[in-house]
Amino acid sequence: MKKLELQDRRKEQIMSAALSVVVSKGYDQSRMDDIVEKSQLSKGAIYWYYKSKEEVYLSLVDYWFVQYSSGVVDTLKQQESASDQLKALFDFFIEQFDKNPTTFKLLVEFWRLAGLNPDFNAKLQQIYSDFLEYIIEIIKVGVANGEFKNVEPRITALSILINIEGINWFTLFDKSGVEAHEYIDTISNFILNGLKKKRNK
Amino acid sequence: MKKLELQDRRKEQIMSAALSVVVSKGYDQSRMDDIVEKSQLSKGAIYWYYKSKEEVYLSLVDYWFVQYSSGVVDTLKQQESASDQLKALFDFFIEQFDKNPTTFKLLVEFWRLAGLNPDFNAKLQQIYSDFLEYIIEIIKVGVANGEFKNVEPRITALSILINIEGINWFTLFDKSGVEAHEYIDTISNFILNGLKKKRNK
DNA sequence: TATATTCGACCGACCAGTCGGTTTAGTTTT
DNA sequence: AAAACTAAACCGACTGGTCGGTCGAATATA
Repeated sequence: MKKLELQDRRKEQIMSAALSVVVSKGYDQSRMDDIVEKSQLSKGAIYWYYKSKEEVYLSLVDYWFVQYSSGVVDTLKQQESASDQLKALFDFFIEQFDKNPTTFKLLVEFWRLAGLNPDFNAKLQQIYSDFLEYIIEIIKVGVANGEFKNVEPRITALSILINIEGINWFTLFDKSGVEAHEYIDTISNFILNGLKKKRNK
Repeated sequence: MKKLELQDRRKEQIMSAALSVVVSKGYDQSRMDDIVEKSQLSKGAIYWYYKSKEEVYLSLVDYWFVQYSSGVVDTLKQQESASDQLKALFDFFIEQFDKNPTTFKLLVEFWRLAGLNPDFNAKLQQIYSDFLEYIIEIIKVGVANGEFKNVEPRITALSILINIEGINWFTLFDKSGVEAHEYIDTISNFILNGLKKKRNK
């Protein structure tokens, strides 16, 4: 269907424009006219596809999420053990960070909006709940097969989640003097060593 | 000096008003008229003390920082060992979170502004650099006196910093199903156990 | 002592610009 | 013919900042 293809291309144009605008100016300071300019479309076209500014940026959350995390699941499935899966998880996001730090920058903007606007809130809660459950499952498997100590899966998963999101700090706190890699190496070691059962010699 | 007292009281009025406004609406959506209303002062009074909206909120960073962290140093000085100091550090911020979660909510707003505005950026970089150096010193002491393994102080300190800031997530991600305390307990155990030298039996 | 003057602190109506969103009138694509 | 646009004028609610003016206490002057 040619029609749908075109519509998808238009939406892609708008989303990608909105993304670059919001990264450089933030939600409130981003203007619909900025999107018009970046997208090479007219204002009428934007409002043809989205009925308001809020709707544009609400859709952007989905767009961003797909770009940001499509592929995690496939990547992790290739791993055997639970601890390898967790390691792969850290690695996946570090790689994402290297490829495209701006995606991480949006995190702050989106969470801030979530704190202010119920629609954004619902969307983010959903995304992060799903993600958390996913990590919880990995940990449960690790605990069940004796790889991990008998930790509380939910808390541990949240610690991992928070530390992954911590990568985001490297887009902000540039005077830290530390590389994102070094940080992730260190913290993932702390966590994984804390999780794993000691081998009996 | 009566004069200075009055000025300080006015600034306090304005800062406290600005704080409550920015927490509920965010920087861009906060109106000078909101501050006027909350502070029980006039617009002229606000502009008598601060020359622009930006200046108000730039000053608010300092105001916030003092509220947020005055007392850490004193609290930590009461601790003997380096690991007790780190534990006290985690505890201090958990307590702050319990007392007043809104202070944490401002974090997101300020870091976002820092990513957008050089003046805010400079201010936050300074605050966090100082704080990081402070944690680094604690770790260096711990390493020097044999309490800790020979870790890289800067990276370790940043991990601690990021995890403390992670408390902030509990003001946002309310569907996590975890309490801030549980999280901090877990992650501080991971980190401290990873840091400490194993006792020889 | 009474009067005039100064000045920091403050008020609030108002203005100039901004920006989401609409509308209109026409064009191209399917 | 309907759908998918373009270009541009326009609306109107909103907002940061301004500015002429007020007020009371302190200070100087007569």
